[in-house]
Amino acid sequence: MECGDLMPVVGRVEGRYNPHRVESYVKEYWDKIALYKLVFNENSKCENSFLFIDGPPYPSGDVPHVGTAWNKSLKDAVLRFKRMTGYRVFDKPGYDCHGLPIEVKVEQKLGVKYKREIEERIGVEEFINACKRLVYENVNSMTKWFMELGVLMDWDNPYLTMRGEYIESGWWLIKKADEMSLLDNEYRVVYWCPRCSTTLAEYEVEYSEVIDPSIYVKFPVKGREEEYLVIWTTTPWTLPANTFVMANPDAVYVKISVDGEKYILAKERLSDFLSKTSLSNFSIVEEFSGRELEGLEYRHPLHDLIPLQEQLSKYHKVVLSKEHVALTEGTGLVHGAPGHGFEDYEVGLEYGITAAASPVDEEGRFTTEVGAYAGMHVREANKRIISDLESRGCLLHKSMMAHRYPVCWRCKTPVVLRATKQWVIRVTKVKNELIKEAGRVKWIPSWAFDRLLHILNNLQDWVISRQRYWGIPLPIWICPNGHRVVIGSLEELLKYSGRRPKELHKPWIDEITFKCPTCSNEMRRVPDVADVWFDSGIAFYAARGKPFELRASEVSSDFIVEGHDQVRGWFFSLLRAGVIGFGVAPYKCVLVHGFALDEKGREMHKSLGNYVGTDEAIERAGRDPLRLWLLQNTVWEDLKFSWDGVNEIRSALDVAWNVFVFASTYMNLDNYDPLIYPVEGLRDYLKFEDKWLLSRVNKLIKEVTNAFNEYRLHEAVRMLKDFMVEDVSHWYVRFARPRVWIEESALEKVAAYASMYYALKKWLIAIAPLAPFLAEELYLEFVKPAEPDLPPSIHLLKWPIVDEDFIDEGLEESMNVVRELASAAASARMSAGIKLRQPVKCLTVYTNSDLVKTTLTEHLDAVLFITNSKSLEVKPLDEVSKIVRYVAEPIYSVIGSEYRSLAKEVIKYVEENAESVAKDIVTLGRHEIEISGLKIAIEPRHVNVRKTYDDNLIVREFKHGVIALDTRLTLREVSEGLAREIVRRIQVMRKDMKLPVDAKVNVWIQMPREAIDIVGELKNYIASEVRALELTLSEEPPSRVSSNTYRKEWLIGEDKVTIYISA
RNA sequence: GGGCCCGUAGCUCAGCUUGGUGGAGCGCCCGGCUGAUAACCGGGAGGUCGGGGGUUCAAAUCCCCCCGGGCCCA
Repeated sequence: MECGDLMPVVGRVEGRYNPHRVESYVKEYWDKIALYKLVFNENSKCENSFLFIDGPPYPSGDVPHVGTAWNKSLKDAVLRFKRMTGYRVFDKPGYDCHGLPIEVKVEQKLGVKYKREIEERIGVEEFINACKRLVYENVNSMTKWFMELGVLMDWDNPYLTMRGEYIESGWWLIKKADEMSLLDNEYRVVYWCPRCSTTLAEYEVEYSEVIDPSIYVKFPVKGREEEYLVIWTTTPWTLPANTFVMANPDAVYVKISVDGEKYILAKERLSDFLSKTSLSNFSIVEEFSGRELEGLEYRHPLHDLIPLQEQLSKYHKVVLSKEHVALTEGTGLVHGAPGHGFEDYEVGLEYGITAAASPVDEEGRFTTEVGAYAGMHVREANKRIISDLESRGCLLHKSMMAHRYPVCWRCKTPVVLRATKQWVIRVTKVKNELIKEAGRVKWIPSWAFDRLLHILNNLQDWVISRQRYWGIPLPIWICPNGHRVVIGSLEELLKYSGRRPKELHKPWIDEITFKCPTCSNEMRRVPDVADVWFDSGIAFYAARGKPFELRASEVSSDFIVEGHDQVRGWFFSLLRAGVIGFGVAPYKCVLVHGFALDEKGREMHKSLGNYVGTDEAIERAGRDPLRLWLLQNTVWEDLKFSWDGVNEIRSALDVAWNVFVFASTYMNLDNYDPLIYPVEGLRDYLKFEDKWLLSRVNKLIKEVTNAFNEYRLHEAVRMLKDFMVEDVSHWYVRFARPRVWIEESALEKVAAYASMYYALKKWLIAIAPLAPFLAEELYLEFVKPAEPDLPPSIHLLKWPIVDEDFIDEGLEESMNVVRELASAAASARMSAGIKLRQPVKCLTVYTNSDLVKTTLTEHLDAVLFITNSKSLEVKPLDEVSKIVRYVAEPIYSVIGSEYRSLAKEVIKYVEENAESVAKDIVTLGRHEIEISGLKIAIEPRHVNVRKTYDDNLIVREFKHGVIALDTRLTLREVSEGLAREIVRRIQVMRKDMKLPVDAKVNVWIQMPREAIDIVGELKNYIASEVRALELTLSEEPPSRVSSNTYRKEWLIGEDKVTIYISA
């Protein structure tokens, strides 16, 4: 090859793969060239846009969980792929800044124990500032880790939900909801932590075992002597607020008579009730359906103790509810207190009962409304209530039971349910639209849609208010007359008030008051902030700027991806916000990913000691291995973290690296220039394995492209890994190795370089979105020096195109045949004890397969090479019968029991005539003999028939037939085998000496006369293989050994061989 | 208690959509190879395909029930 010094050549990759070295170098390099800016500029030119919205992580800590690393790696890989395929991507990352978790962290820092301390001791302003500081700290730290991970997004301009513009965008939607008459203020039953004095969102409640009273109470039926409704409850403290009793209209109820009293309860619950209360003397008086109980009036057993009951007595009737009266526990009659239960409240509404008595204060104490119990903590009041019931003869039974009950996630205090006034968006009014829009989205996997549909079918109104501080202040101003103004932007607020608040957060926003446009009284903002789910729900437009500038056709993002918990979380919030704000689903395609669990499949918790942070994972595994390992997991299934698993990927990358070292070493040595010798120009010189490699790599790119387009990233990773490890390293390199060792610049060698260069480059570009550091390093070291006109980063390249011309299915099938033959031959060699380095004379293939026959005709060289055989014969499959012999072995137990005294002779006969017996059994099914004058038939049950072959043959079956390896070696094969043994040892010595690969040496080989005679003819072969200028074979040691001579003794077979090498 | 997902070799997981003799990698044991070698090749051991029932000539695969883990909800 002619190559001047100035010609660009392929760069040289050296050493071992060290992820940390590669990654820190590449990270610095990206900083130096300002990669994001370059990518951004390149990307801005693209005509097609790809709108992606980052589901904002919650910055409650400073180091992301590995699950978050997975989440961001998925996003990064997709965005990088989209950029490479010519899309202008929207890649603004975000953080979900508001909410109780941040408040709680700040409370801890400031030593706040009760909510009211925030206003009384700390001051809201200071509190908000502390929240903001914490968020910035964590956001900065998390950003650093995402960048460490190589996530290429617009980190200089993330969207933060606490920014003024974002808050305004939230206001816009609330105003929009108001304009659509969806905004309302109503009683809602909420979880309330009496210790923290605050409402709790659903996700802030966890269920744990709590021991509570279990009581049966009788409610006297009005106007009927000694007749009672029997209810059961585990929360006696809710009885003071009892408003009605619920029955199931479809259940059968009974009236029973016990000791002169009559009790009404569900028939299905009767036996349980009787056994619990130990009542036995009873008779069923009447049986009727629940429906007939409707409207039946009763008296509250404690009405004289509780002033509130005065007001509630008008509601004391039986109401019906199919859904909320279960027949699996209790009595089938449920005490209803709308102020203490979601379901009770709902049922009440159905009957037009809007009263939601909830005589419990913020700290969980009874209010004065309940008279006798006022000031008592509700759970402590249980005892008093029970004893009062008992003294009135209204308690049928009491015991204690353990059950699962909601507790506060922070302090584990059992919560109470309180009715409070909350702001809601009546999304139930747009239920059909929500369902219709959700149905237009592509959900991957499809069960994500099923989950959402389940939620939508049981849709509740959206409670958006929280009685806290760190959140989007609700933009609702109210005057004493109850007139309401909902503000949609800062500008609008200025119009009303003429004042600009220092910030849109509490407390500053609350300073803004203005005259009511209707009655001119002063309007003040409601004190509430928005639930944090509202914040992230508007991200699809709020992250992008002013909502009123967006058209409905522009809001729907092309792609989002989050964990499966977000079906009810973010995906659902987004959908509600999308339909309210723009009448559309705010996304077109949703990918769901799994959870990162520990090795045993349990959730990771710092307290369990099984937690793995992104910092530790990067430290121990490296960024690319971590990313690839995360990404190879089936996207939508949970992932079990395993260091072994990460190491496995890491060693696959070792192999990839070694392939580049191998390829680059020889290409560099020969000054291979891919621009002068591209594979397209060498078509006539391509060998079978080259064409195969080119076919494989193009098919790989095709399949990886499809996988990316369908977001099956795990399949892309697995295919790319398998290609490099199985196809390139394990297979192609075996063929290429002797070719690159050729000294002269043969086009046959260049064809191998060109094929490898082509395949490695395509592979590198395709893995760039997945393993960006390694890809960049190898691009800079291997590709860029050869093609200096290429851009400074692999991440500025276009996605590889597929050369359909190179794809050749027939060729690939042929190579599969070669692989099968090689595997069978290797197995045969193994059992014959013939090393692969030792050539064999002849390999015979018995087959009827045209594919095999064609392969053996067209690609004989490849088969001979890979099996190290001197010749090959192909025969029809049935000719195997010529080499096969069958041997029968007697089965003692069967022959013994059948032939008794003759058995000994029969066995002896079979052993002596093993072959003829076997032959008859195989061909005729039986073998007849005569022993002691008796005719005896030996049948299959009497013997085992074993296949054997000629002693000189080792036979193996393979997919398309049988191969036979002739183990007899002639002098020619033996001498070649010996020569290769010697070559190998000299190569090892050269390597020990750390000689350059192309250094010339002088070699002296001292060995026995017979060995010299055997190998003598191949002296020149040995010399050329080991680059020896002089090569001497002798029985004697060299007369003079210089100081730079390396001497080593070897044992080859029986022969002692001493090799001297001087450089 | 409900909805959905997962359960296949010691470990990590393909295979299941569309039924047809259970696979890979890692680890382990034995042997080999060695100029990309902490790599690689061959062989071996290792399985009630979570359990039970059903459909079918035939079930890891389809259906039902149960058990265990996960997510979401009550």
